[in-house]
Amino acid sequence: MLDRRILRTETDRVRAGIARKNIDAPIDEWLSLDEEWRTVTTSLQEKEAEANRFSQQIGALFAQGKKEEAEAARASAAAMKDAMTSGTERERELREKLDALELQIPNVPHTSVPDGKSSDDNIEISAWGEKPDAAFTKPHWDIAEELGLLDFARGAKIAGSGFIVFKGMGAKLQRALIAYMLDKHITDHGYTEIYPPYLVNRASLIGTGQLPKFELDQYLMERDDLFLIATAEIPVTNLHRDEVLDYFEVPKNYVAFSSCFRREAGAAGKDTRGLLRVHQFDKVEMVKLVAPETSYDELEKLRANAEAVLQELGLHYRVVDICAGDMSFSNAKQYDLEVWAPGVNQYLEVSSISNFEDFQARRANIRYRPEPGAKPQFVHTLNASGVACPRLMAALLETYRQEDGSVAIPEKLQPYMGTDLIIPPQ
RNA sequence: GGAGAGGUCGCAUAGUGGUCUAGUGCGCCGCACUCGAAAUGCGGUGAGGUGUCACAGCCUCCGUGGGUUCGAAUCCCACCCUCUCCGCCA
Repeated sequence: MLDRRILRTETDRVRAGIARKNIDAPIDEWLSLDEEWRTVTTSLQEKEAEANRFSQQIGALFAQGKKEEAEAARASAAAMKDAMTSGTERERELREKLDALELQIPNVPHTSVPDGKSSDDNIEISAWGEKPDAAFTKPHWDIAEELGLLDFARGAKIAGSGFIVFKGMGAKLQRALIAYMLDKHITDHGYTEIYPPYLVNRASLIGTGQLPKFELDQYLMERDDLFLIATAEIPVTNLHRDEVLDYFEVPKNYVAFSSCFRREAGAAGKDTRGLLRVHQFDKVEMVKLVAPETSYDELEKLRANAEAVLQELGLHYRVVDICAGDMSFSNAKQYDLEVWAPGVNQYLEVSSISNFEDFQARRANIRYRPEPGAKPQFVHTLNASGVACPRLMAALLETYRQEDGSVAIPEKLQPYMGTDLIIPPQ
């Protein structure tokens, strides 16, 4: 949600920013309704004030035994209330419409965001490592089949296409990745671990921006009106919804493991093989709530923290500066980390690193006091995957497959795996 | 799921239809007293909106949403949350 005052006074800038994102937003409708709302509200408040004055007199007049005057005041107050009914209704109607419209207006991209229409226009700003020798690699689904790590057919049988069974060393590898990444961010990067609920209410989804526009992308538990989380960002950012944090509590740095559930309603038929696009996957997510003036520095820290994981695992990756047209609804700036998967011969997005500025904080009403006694103001929220497991696993299997079909385990994962090698079953 | 209790200004409490424009205590801030401090006294102490160049002013907020009334923290309805007991259960 954008600041109403900014919508009113910096309309051109907002319009231009949203145009860069290539999203339609009901700005004009909002502006005209807002103008009417302010007119109606102002006159209504004046009438309300007058009616209040009458009402206050009534009690005193009765107490003094001035019955006739009291009755007269009662009639005047009643008449005043009567005269307000249409205004009251209109005010409520306008407020509802404005609230609904505001939730449909996307965030404005930061000035540093490059122009562009689609992922083709994203800009690679750096790369780490090099593409490995691919002599012995294969697509990860073949490797996984050979080594007995994944069972796609049975995942489809028990849940449906896009659900995967991890077994044996495959399940252990996933668990190792999660534990390694959590420990990395907790111990080396100083984040506080959170294990959140997987089901959240509507208010939480509005807070982070999934609702109202993207309801169909979410799994809904209709009986209880709860949604399965698409990312830990949702429950973790909402931890402090409707709170005012003290100056010494900011910044908040959280890291959370969770499974993530996505209907992928708009992506049917895309990347259907293997681990590239599934309905349920595991991810370690970092979330920051910070002072506004620090948020772009924090964004770079977040990026460095996410990159550290890929570096320690020795995986080649590139950093992409996402162009305005390819950004999400809620963010103001976004980098992606794309890891190289030699078996499928493509870069896979394993982390999305975003600064939402105060867009989510406004929706979720997350504020802080910059100093003792100061007025509360909205925090800036950021998050980054640190990182997503299935695609990371795919890159790992494809990068480290040996000539004999085994897969070498990077040193940092060995303590978690209890071995340095996954070998084919006999 | 059933029964009961409860949700009031940072905390604790009072308030059961009309100076409640929410009282009191604690905490916090300022001032006075003091060499300084404590104690004491006095004053202040939330959020959102509208409005204004800026003030002022005005409106709203006592879990949430409706309703009754000229007037609601207070009465009515629905819902949410917390606690206790019972039931069920990993």
